[in-house]
Amino acid sequence: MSVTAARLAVVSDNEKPTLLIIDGHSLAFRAFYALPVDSFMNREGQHTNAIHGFIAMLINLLKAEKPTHLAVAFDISRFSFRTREYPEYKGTRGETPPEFIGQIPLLEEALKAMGIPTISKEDYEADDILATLAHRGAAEGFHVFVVSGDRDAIQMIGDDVTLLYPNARGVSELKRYDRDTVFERYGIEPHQYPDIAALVGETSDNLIGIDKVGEKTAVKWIVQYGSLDGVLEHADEIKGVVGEKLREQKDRAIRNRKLNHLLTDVDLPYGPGDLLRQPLDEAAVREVFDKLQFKTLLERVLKLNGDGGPTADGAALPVAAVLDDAIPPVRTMVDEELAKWLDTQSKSGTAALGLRVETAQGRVTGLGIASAVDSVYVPWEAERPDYVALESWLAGGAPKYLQGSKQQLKALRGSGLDLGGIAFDTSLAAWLLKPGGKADDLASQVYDHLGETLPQADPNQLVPDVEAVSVATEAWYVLRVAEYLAGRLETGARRVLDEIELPLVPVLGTMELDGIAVNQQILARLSGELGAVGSDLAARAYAEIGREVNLGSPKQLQQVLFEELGMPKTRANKTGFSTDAASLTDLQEQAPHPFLDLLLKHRDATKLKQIVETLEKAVDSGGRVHTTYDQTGTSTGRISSNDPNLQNLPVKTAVGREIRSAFEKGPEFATLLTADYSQIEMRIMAHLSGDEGLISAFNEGEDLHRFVGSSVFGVEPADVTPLMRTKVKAMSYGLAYGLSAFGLSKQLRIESSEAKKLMTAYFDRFGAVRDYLRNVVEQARVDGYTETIFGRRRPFGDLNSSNRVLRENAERAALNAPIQGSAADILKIAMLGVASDLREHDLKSRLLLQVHDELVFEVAGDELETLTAVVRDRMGGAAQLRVPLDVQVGTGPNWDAAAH
DNA sequence: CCCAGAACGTA
DNA sequence: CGTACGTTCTGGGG
Repeated sequence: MSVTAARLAVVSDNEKPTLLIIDGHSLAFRAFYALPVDSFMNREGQHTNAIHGFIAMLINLLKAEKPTHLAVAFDISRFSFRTREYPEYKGTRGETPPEFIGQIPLLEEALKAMGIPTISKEDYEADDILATLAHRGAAEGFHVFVVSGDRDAIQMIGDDVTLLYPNARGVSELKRYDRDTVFERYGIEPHQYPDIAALVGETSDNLIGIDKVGEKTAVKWIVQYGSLDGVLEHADEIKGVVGEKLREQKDRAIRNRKLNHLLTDVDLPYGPGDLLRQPLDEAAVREVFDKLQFKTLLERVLKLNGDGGPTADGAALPVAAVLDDAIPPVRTMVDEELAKWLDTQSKSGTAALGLRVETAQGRVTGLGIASAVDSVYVPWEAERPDYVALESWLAGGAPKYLQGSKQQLKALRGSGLDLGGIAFDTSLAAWLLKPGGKADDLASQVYDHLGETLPQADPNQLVPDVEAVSVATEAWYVLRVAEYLAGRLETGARRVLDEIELPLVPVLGTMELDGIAVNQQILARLSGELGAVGSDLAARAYAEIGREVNLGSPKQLQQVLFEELGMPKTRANKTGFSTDAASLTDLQEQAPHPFLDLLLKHRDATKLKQIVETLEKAVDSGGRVHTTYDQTGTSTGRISSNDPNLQNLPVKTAVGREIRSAFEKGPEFATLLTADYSQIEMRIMAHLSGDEGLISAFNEGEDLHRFVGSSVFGVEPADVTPLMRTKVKAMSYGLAYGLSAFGLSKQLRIESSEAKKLMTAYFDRFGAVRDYLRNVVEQARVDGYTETIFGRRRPFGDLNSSNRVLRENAERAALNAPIQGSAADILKIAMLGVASDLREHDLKSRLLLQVHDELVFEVAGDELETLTAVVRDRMGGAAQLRVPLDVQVGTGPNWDAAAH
C-alpha cells in the first residue's frame, strides 16, 4: 500500500468543513499566566507575553485542525446582560494585571493582519458568541472546534462540536472534550453540565452553589432526575442535610442556571459560512509582528499562507493527516542483499524510491533509499566492487524522489557516482506551488507539509541532545513530502516540473561543476589598476573637502554634502537624503562641486575592484570559477546565480568589458560562443497581446525601435532620429515593467506632459498591447495568480489590497510576471534542447553559463559549425510564437570578444 | 555576530 | 511613481 493510500483511510471522514472558534480573552489570559511577563516586551515597553502565547497556540491549532473557517470572539467589557441582572457575577475577578493591559488590542490587530475575523458584541460575553456560532455551525454541517478556558463551554459540546480546553500548564496543550470524554469525566451528557454547575456553583464566576453539594452529589441527582428542573421538582424526596439545603437554597441554583446558560441565538454580523479562512495580509503581518518583535512567530505565521491556508480561489486546501505513519526501521544493506532489494523494488511496479545522500567532508559516506514501507541505509566506500547494481540503479532511469536534487547530484558526482531518473524534487515542487517562498531544507518541509518534526542534530552542539535521523529515514520522509506535494500540484505546474525543471537539474549541475576558465593575470592587473585609481580619487576627494571621510558611508557623505557643503537636499530615504548616483548627478547640475565627480568615480572604481577581487577569490585550483545556480530563487521562474553571481558582471562600461575579457575558453577548447535572444520580452509581449502592429514590426526583421519609432512619431523609418529611437526604446522596455508616464519622464529627463503624449501616441498605434497589459492584471485580480505561456503560475495576494502602495506594486509585478516568466521558460527549454543534442551527437562542447537571455558555451576542436547550428535551432525553436525568436551568436577567445 | 538599509551590478 | 535578482558595505544592536 502506498503511503498515500494508508493515510487516506485516516482522513476519509474529514470531508466536512471545519469551523474553529476561539474565546479570545480566555485564551489570552491563560497565555498571560503561562508565559513569563518579563521575557516578552517590545521596544516600546509593551508587554507581549499573552499575544505571543496566543498566536503560538493559534498556529498549532491551524496546523493540527486545519480549519476551513475561523473566528476569534472577544468580550467588549466586563459588563454584560448578566452583570446587569446579577452585579456580583464574576465579581471575584480582581483588577486586570497592569502587564496585561494593552495586549488585547494588539492581539486583535495581529489577528486582523492574519485575515482572522474577530467578533464581539455589546452586552454579550464571548461565550455567547461561541455558543451561537457552534450551534449554527453544527446545524449547517460543520465540524466545530470551540477553544475556551471557561468550563461553561462544555454545554456546547455535541456530535459535531468538540471543545479544546487548556490544561493547567497554560496553552501549550489543549485537551479535547467530546461527548464521550465528558461522559467519562462527569458521567453526564454535555448539555447537562450547566445543571451540575448550577448546583455546585462556580467559584471563578463568583456563583455560590448549594451548600454541601459537590460534583458527586450533583451528578447523582442529575442522572436520577434528568435535569435541574427534575431535581427541583423532586426536591422534597431528597433526604438528609443536603436535601434541606437544596430546598432552602434552590434560588441559588435557579439563578446560577440562568446565568450559566449560554445564548445560542445572538444576532451576529457573521454566520459560520462567512468565516472562510482568508489569506493573510503579508505586509500587514510583517508590520504588526515587527512592532511586537516576534521574529520566529513571523516566520511561522507567514508559512501558514502557503500551507494549510486558503488557496487563491478561496477553497480550503486538501488536508494531510497529521497522524504519524509508522516510520519504517532502518535496515542496513550491502552486496547481494541490496542488489536483490533494488531488483525487487524495480520489478514490483513503477513506484519511485526516496533517495538521500550522506556526506562528510564533501565525500559520500552513505545513501538512504526508501520505499513506502522500507528505509534502507547503504554505507558507501569508494572502492567496493560489489556496488555494481547500486551504481547502475543510481545512474539509470529508475525513478527517484529527492529534496534538493541538484546538490545531491553534485555530491554523488564528487564521489564518482552519477545520478539519473530524477523524477521528483520536493524543493522544486514546493517552489512551483509558492514561488515567492524561501527555499527550505528537508526538516522544514517535513514540519511544514506533514506537521512532524524531523530530529536534527544541532551543529553547534558538541554533544547533541537529539540524535539526527539516518539518511534512510530522511529518504522515507522525502517520499512522504513528495507524495503530499504531488497531490497539490495542478496540471500546469506538474508539466512545468516534469518537462522543464526536473530535466534541467542535471544540466545546471553539470554547468556548475564544469565552471568557466578565468585569466587570473588579467584580474590581478585590473585589481591593481583599480586600486591605484581608487586611492588617487579618494585623496583628491579628501583634498576638495579638506578632510578624510569614509567615502563608502552614506551617513558620512550626508554630513559632508548637506551640512558642511550646504548642498540642496536630494530624494529622502530612511537614513536621511540619498547619495546614490542619480542624486549625485542631479546635484552636480544644481550645485557643481569637484567633490561630486570624484566621489562618483571613486564609487565606480571601488565597486569594480571589489568585483574583481571576489572573482579572484573564487577561482579554483584548475583556474576556473564555479557559480551556483538557484533554481528556486525567483518568483518569476528565472534562475539566479550566486557565490559568485555571474549574472551581474559589468558589461556596459569599458572596465566592465575588461572584466568579462578575463573569462576565457579552457585550454582544451577552441573558442567561447555566446548566444542570446534579442528583445525576447518584447517578442513575448507581441505574442501574448496579438498586437498586429508589433507583430509586423518583428516580422519586418528590421531595427525594432526604428520601426516602432516611425509608427509613434509618424515619420519614415529612415527619418527616425537617434533621440526618437532612444525615447521609443525606453518606452518599449518600460512597458513590460508597468512604467508610468511619470517614470518615463524621469528616466528620459523630459517633461511629464511630453511623456504622457509619448505614451498616448504609442498606445494609439499599439492598442492591443495596452489591452493585454490591462487584462493581465484584471485576470490576475480575479484568479489570484498569473500564468506563463507554459503554465507556470505565480500567486498574487495583494491585487485586491486596500493599501494602494501594496496593490499597485502587486499590479506591476503581475503585469511583468507572465512576460519575464515566459522568457525564462523559453530559455530553459532551449537549454534542455541544446543539452540533449550535445549528448545525442556526442559533442565535446559544453554549456557553461546562463544569464537570463544568454547562454555561454565552450566550443571543442572542430565543433563550431555543428554547435552553432544546434544552438540556433534549439534556441530559435524553443517556442512557437506569433513572431520569430531571433538568436544572436558570437564567438571569441573570451566572453567579451564573443559578445556582440 | 546578526540585521536592515543603502547602493549598484545584471537581464 | 519600472520588473527580477545577489553582493558588499556601514552602522546599530548585542
